[in-house]
Amino acid sequence: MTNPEEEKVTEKKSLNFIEAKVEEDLANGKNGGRVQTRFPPEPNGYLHIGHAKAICLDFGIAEKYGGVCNLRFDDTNPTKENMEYVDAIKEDIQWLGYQWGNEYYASDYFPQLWDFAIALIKRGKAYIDEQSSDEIAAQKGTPTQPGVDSPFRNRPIEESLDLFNKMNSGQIGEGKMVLRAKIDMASPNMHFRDPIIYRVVDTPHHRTGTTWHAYPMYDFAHGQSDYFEGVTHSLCTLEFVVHRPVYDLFVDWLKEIRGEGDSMDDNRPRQTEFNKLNLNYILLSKRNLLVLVNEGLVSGWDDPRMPTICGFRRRGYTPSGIHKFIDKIGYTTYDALNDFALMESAIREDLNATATRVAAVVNPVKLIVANYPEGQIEEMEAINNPEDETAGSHKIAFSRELWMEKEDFMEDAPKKYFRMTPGNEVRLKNAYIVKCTGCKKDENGDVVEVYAEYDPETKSGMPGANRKVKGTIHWVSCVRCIEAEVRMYDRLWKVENPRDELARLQGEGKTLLDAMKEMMNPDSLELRPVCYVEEYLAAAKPLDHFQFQRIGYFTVDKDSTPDHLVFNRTVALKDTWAKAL
RNA sequence: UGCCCAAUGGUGUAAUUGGCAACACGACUGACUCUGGAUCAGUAAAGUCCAGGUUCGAACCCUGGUUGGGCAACCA
Repeated sequence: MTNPEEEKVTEKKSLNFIEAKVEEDLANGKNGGRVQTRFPPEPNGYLHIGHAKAICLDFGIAEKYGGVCNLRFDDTNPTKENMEYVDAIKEDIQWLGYQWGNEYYASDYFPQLWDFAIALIKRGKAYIDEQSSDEIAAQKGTPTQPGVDSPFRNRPIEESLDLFNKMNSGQIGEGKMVLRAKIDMASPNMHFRDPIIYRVVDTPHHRTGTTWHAYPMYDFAHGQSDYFEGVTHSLCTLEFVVHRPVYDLFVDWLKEIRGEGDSMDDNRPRQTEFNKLNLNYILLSKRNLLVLVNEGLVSGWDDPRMPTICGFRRRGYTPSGIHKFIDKIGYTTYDALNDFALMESAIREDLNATATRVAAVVNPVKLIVANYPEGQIEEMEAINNPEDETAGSHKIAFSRELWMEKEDFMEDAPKKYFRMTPGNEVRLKNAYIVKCTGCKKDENGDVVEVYAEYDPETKSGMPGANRKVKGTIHWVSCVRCIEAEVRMYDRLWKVENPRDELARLQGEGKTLLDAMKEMMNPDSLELRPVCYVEEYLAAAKPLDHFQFQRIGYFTVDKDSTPDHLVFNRTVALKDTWAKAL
């Protein structure tokens, strides 16, 4: 018997506006009660966290309502696209945990789109314009001023037909002529002012080679592709709102020409727009990310500071952490700027539940337990994850000489400092309680060794260990540890809103590159070439996740080898002590 | 001098569709802790952009404004 109160709580969670719309469409029997979505990336770059938001929606809606989500590459511009991107996109979607139904390409529809264009020309709804792009732009008017008709607008149909064929045969140079839909040059919607629907591109296409020279534009490909595939809900971001009337018009024309219904029936895809992701301290524009990579400001698309899916993966972010984040921010029609702290909290929440706890010293100083027998080694038990009893434990070696963090010793400590300071007792995690007796400094006054004495009765697990001490610090054995490189990553940009700041700096006359250099956080990467980690990590493989106790979450980098371990900091632990300072 | 869209604590998202403005992140207390993490308990923080209107009742509907975003690529 379930408690009715409990049931109420579980069904409480509200639908986002898109889910509500889908349910309404379903209730009204639209598209025969079917739900089909698509994720339509252009293969011209790597996917970033903004795409992850779209992916979660496209695949999530299909999953929730028993439909399918297909992957469709919107590959209508061969000058920017290639197969490297196609493969990377597929890898990233799968890593996020989704599997598409079919793999489609807009380029597969070039023949149907061509036929559609021919049909429009024959009906006097499209014409070849031979003006330059400047002339066309000038005639288009502005948002506040109507456009004027092209002198070619009413040329004979036969002429347009002939020239359209020539456009596609390689006889017409790029930019010499275009095919335009004849709609309304005075429309308040700029996209209705006789939009260009085909242009000449001589760059070979990554899939169709040199078969075509005339390529459809986005507006002439997207809605039609959706229609060919049977998409019911075409979800995209808010900047496409103004394209929706064009989308609908072309689908209407297509249906009519093919004799497959009219604008009034329900057998058609519908576009719905949601807010795209904006995150503070993050820059998502593909163009800008490309500059970062090409100019060597980062190590590549998968640099752990990049907001790309592959960058986040290498940084140590997890698919489930990303899902938690996407769930938290939601889908609306408000252009929000999300706080990156929400992203980090989602990642911490996920990693806290799953990451194995280990000891690692990232800023080492030697700790000598003076009264511990020289040469003696003890195997201590270390719990793998206090949040998960089934995670078990592993062994960690204890010895007379240990590595500890420099920050965990202070000669003159403030009152609330619960770590190593002369005369103070501290617990060495999983081992003994020790009392700090002093330190040794070099000629510069820097601490080079810390001294302590242990209480043999206080070994973890023994009755004497129950004594209360305020602080616990981590350590690794000098004789039984592994040297490792640790890369401490932080935010790439020092400004909260890099997009606006970039525009501002460029407005001052700075080049894009200079503006970027000025905005970059000099501490975005701090290399710690010599750190010490416990031996347990010898077997760690790339993308394994760990919590370095008291420091943060780390993953093994792809550069890591058994002889030279490399760890990336995913995100630091919350540090209320640092805040108190 | 256009068209379209939006506006709810610091941030984001809700509000049974016209009925006590709630949740998360963040912040701050305190408890607990062999991680200054986690966990637990609690506090502060919006009266819903503004002005009118409809209504017994408005965050929600209407009118007018304000502010912000989008639209003038042979990009998607």
